[in-house]
Amino acid sequence: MKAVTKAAGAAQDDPACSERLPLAARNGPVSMLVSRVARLHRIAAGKLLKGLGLYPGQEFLMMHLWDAGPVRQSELIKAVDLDPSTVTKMLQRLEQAGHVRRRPDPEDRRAVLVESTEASCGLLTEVQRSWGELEEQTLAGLTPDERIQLAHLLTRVEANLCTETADCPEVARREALG
Amino acid sequence: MKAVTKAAGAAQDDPACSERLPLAARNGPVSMLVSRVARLHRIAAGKLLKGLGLYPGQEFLMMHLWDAGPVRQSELIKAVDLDPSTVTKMLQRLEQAGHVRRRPDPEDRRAVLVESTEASCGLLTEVQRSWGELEEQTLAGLTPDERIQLAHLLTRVEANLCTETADCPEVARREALG
DNA sequence: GCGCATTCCTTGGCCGACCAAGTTAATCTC
DNA sequence: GAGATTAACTTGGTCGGCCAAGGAATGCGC
Repeated sequence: MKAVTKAAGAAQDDPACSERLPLAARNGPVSMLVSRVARLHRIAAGKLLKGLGLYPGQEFLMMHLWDAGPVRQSELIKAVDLDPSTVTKMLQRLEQAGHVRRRPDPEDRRAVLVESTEASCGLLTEVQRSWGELEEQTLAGLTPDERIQLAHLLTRVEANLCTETADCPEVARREALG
Repeated sequence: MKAVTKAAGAAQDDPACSERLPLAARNGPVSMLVSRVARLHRIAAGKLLKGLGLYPGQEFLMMHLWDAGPVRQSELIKAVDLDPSTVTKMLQRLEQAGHVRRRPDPEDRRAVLVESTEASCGLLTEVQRSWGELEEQTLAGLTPDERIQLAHLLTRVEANLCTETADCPEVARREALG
């Protein structure tokens, strides 16, 4: 049922016709595909972001700050789910670049509040634009249906990888409901 | 034709129901998904590989060496499509770890030949196993049909990102034929 | 043969990401 | 309230990546 095997011609038995795949990766053609797509996607994002004075990865931090306003660093860390030390260093650089401001939390002298600067508000719209451009570049030639399919499949893959990593609040919650 | 909209219930108009997505990423829900899946997949791979004494990324280098035997470093660089300096440093560490041997090419005194050591042959089977495990973990719960679908969609996405990056020989060739 | 461009690799620097260990402040316990 | 525990960063180190710049050998033009 709902067989969509994309006509015939290139599809073999295993997913992702294993055309000249390393022997050691024959057991995981889709994983190979995921790795390559991941790298290309990150590179593409990096290129778009470089023009805006952002390094790849910093976008996610800024996105959360734009959404949430002034926020405890600890909460930011939970939100982006990165190592605390990683966030510390990224924030130091973002602060030096003028995209972010940090000040001690008056209510808890160990904590620090982080917020995006007014100067970075221009960045928001540009990041928004770049992100849309990246999306179209990624999905070019795919029909709306195929895009939805892809999104669904990736969501399930994400859930799979999350439950194993056991470290992904949003997906865990999503799982519990489904 | 071939509408597979996965019944109804959760799907909205845009791909990847934009549940609590950062405002700045509303234009690119699938890109967001790709980023997250990429990170989780890399983490999962890293965990499996750590037990084998490999750092994430080194697998691809080793895979090519296992396949191709002694090889010029320049060819290895082309094969994995990484920065030459990255490969140099990775090889220095892999050599120090005993996974790889390097010697000057007698036919070209600037070049260096690289090969996997005999000791690393045990690694091959373990990497193969880990890679299969990762694949199953990634694709758990997906039917064979869905796996094929996903593989096809990712292949097209890869092609999209490649042509823009203009730096992906295999896909370029694949494109020319299709 | 000589000079110049090309190829091949290395070094240094930077950033994202991790881990391990440490510091300071809040909190919990008795 | 003193002492132990926990929470919130920070620092230092390591790796995978990139870029820029450099040194060394090869190849080409003439």
